[in-house]
Amino acid sequence: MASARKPALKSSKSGNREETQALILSAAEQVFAEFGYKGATTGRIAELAGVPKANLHYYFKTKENLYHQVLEDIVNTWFAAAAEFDSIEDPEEAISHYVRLKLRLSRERPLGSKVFANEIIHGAPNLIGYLRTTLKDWTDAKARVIEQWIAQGRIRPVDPHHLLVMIWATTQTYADFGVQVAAVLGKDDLEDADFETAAETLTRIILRGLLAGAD
Amino acid sequence: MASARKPALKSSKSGNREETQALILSAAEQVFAEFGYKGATTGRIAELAGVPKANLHYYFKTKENLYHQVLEDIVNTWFAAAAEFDSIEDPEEAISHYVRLKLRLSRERPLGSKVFANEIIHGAPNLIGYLRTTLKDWTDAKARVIEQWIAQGRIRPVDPHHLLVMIWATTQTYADFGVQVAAVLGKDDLEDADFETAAETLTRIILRGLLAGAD
DNA sequence: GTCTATATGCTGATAGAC
DNA sequence: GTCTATCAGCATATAGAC
Repeated sequence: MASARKPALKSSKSGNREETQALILSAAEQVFAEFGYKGATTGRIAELAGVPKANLHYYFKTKENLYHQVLEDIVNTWFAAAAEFDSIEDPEEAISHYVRLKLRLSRERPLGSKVFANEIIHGAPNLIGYLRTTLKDWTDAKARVIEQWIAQGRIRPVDPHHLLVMIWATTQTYADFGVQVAAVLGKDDLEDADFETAAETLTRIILRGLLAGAD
Repeated sequence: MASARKPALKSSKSGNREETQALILSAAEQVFAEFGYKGATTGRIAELAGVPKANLHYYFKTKENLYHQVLEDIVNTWFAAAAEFDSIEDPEEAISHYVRLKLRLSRERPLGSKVFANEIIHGAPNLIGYLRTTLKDWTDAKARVIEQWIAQGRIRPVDPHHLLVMIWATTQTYADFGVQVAAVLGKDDLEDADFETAAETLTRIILRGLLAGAD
């Protein structure tokens, strides 16, 4: 989105720039997730990325810029994934697929989910525009599909927006609140089997709660 | 839990100590919720409470102490409320009651919920012991009740722990992620009517998803 | 492009007068 | 008990040698 880079034909010696940037971004996601925006220090991010602190500022100028980049990466990932939800016609299949997709993202990118959650909890100062435009439009489009299903008698009447909120909350909680879930399950960390049980429990309850004919 | 105070018979002139402490605690909850632990400054908390910063340190000694107090208050409030869930025999009534109770807490004390959420997201460094003991015990006890309901054929078989996680996630999201929910609903803030719709949507889906006989 | 050394500003905490 | 003035430490960001 920002400046157009040079033709990139230098290619002389050391580890290239994109690699270093990716390394810093990954470290930043981890540190922001663990300590929050203010609690994260550029020193710790640089250390984790294995670069001197001055390099981090050379590549990203400010801590705030770096944070924006991390947020943008996460939002893009989620949005790309959400596109998959569009194409499915059958409500049972669509919802089941979406729940499992979101759970997989919670499993595979919990750090990104935590950075996002942190931003929202603190009032979304950097994402409020995105929430009110892109996300709202996507949600409204999905809500219309759900309303069609209801009108066709394929699922019971429920508020479509709150149904979507429900799916977000129940799936993301396995990333954001993973420590708490693990604790009440009596484990140190969540494993693949726990995510499978979660998927089955969630789809079972939500689908049985929605489908008109039952079973 | 800490030290026993003096007999409190001074009662001479200015605004008394408990009042000031409560003022600081309330301000702290708000600032910690909005900015996180590190992002919150004692200066801002003191300003919001209307006391000089030195007074804050006189009453609570350190920022960390103050944070612990805020966390303890929240946990106590939630735990006291959770006791209500115990006594109800009928699964439909018990779950419906618990969902509405949790939603009411999200409505009435969103700031406390946010401080708690923040703590968990960052790995629960100050609450991990509580999660693994008190909360786990409470959850296991509830899970046993749910398993009885299943054994008696009163609700369909689901994983009791994941069901409880589901209820926590879906109700607390209206506090922690209130900004996001409001945004996709096209409003600036959530109102009583939104919480009522949430309660109906959640109980409808969860109860229909659980009850054996349907309808 | 990379890195060491440093400047500048802010925050938690306290000293000490009232 | 209350508050002003201040200190010590730390974090962001940059200057400037390599």
